[in-house]
Amino acid sequence: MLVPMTRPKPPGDQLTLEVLELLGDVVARYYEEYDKAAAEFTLTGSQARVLALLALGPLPMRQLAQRLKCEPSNVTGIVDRLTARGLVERRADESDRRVKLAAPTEEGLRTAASLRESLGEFAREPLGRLDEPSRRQLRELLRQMLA
Amino acid sequence: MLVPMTRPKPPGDQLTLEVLELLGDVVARYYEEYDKAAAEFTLTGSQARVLALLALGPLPMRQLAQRLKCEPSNVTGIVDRLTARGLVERRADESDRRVKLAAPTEEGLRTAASLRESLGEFAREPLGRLDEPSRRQLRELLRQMLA
DNA sequence: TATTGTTATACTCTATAACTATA
DNA sequence: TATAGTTATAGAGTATAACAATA
Repeated sequence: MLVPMTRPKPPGDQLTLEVLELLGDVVARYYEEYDKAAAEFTLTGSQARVLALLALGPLPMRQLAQRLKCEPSNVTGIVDRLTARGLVERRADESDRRVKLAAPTEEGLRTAASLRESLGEFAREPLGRLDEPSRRQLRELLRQMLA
Repeated sequence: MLVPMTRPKPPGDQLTLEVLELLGDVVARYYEEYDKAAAEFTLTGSQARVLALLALGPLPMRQLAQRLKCEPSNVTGIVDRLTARGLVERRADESDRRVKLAAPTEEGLRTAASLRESLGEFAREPLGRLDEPSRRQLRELLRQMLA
């Protein structure tokens, strides 16, 4: 499931509808390219996402779950599958022996890098067509939306 | 799996990172509120999405699949579950007897409306904090991103 | 022959609850 | 007692392939 931003009945004016449509398009295009690249490596979206997160540094299982916004029990399975393929490994945490750190293997790091390379233009560089002033403008508008 | 917009290694500048982070926040907040409202009706996100789509008008199973960007075989199951709960029904298509139209029941329409009502402020009105000139600006920037 | 929808199958993701090992 | 992670279980979404009915 994934992407299409289903909108609740919004105020019916054309401008608002168009903006919401465009926001949905941005998200859809991003996920589409991302999942397509993941599939080339026989990875699911979740697996690719975990690998990308771990490529930035090892994380305790619990924190991984928080990042993914799911229950910790699910992370066990995802990391299991990545481990079975030699892309991720579990390490002990020195300071707290209850904790297990998920960390990418060498091959995991290479795969993460390859996956990034094989991303379509948009997913690799979503703001590529905006110059700096436009990016500032966009930042301001998004901040306002969430305010 | 859902929401957190995992970014590929982007150009490292702070501004770009912030904008991507904000885009991820917008999407996450939207889905969070949407799924929460769906859960109040014991509906999954996909089921709620289908119900919302059908509330706008009946659709052939095939078109429903295209909207959801998944295989038609999956739609069978989703519509089955909504049908089992009396929210959706299948109708024959007059012009082509191969086609089955998925359509909301009376109760389905009521549920769709209630769900919309129970959405959080942001999901119900994502652009609520932007005035018209800001919406135009945002539309222009998003168009440029996708160009 | 091609298309629509379904069925059958298998895998992944998901949450809940119970379990273990540490703290 | 409380916390980190796992296991067990069950439900839902997903794709692929094969099938029936209709075009």
